Amino acid sequence: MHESVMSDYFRLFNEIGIIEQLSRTMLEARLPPGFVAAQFTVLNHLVRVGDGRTPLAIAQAFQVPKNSMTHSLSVLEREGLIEVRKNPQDGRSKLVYITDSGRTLRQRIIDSFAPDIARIADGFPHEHVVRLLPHLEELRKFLDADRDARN
Amino acid sequence: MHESVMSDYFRLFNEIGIIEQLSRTMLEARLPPGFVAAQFTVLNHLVRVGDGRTPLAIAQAFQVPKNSMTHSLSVLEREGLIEVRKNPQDGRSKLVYITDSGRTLRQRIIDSFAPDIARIADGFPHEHVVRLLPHLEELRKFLDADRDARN
DNA sequence: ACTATATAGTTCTATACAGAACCAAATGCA
DNA sequence: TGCATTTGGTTCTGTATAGAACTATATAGT
Repeated sequence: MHESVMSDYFRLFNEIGIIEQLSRTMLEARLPPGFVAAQFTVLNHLVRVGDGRTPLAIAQAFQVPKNSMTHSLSVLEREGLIEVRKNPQDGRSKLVYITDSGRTLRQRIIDSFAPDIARIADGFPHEHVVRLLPHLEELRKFLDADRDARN
Repeated sequence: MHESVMSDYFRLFNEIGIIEQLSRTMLEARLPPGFVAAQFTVLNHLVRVGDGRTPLAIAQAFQVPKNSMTHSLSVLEREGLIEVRKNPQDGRSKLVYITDSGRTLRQRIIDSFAPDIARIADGFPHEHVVRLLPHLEELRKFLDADRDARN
């Protein structure tokens, strides 16, 4: 493996890390005080892919440790944005539902984020995003699979 | 702005967030216990772009808050991996230098990471990386500039 | 059925992270 | 020169995050 090839992969992950940092900061600037990106993304996930999922499934969707997800969910529950019920199919497990107030807040946040997206779309057009997405998805899926293979 | 366009940007940042999470976890598995990705990336940065930089410059390179950088640097200094000297040009400021032991550790980590990269390169070939990098760089630079414009 | 193992989630703990307020040196400007 | 503002960095504080160990339920193998 050539040094320069290695360093391209490092640069790739480095760029991704910086973009993650920047986009997270931008998002958090629009969130209610004390609210953090991870909590919003969970809320968003529940709307996009549907609720009634287990905490573990959600943790896996974002590839975060399950104890981190326990924490995020407990915050969302404390704020009345989700409901956590026991899973009738499995006594070990729970199911997560978004509440009306969670749904409303999510929509409010998305609306308030629109101007930011509009500005980004000016400098980084939608076609670019469309071209980028499949490749990133491919990379993500591969890393996912590779991780599973390792564990 | 159409709902679907918005949601593509959300998906973009979401994919990036997951990849960041996965690559960070993978990297941290190779780091000495207690060592965290942020600390390695600083070490790596000092070698790649050269040391003798100010903490603020480094914070800006990664777009993290300067107090976060203060923390990372203090850990690296405590471990003897960097040296922080006062800047003779500016009494407010400091300059960060990597030590021999920091350089050595960084190389050790990179070497130990090689098999992971090799595996990734199998599933996600180098050409893909080369094609992706300029677009990500463009996005990162735009977000950078936009952020500065906002502040 | 009985034991071993795997799975879902929580708790405990230590560290990272980031906002806010702060201090000190530097710069701008009257 | 003197005062206001800006800049570089740290401190203080509260929250997020994640490893490790734990509990409880479920599943597999015999």
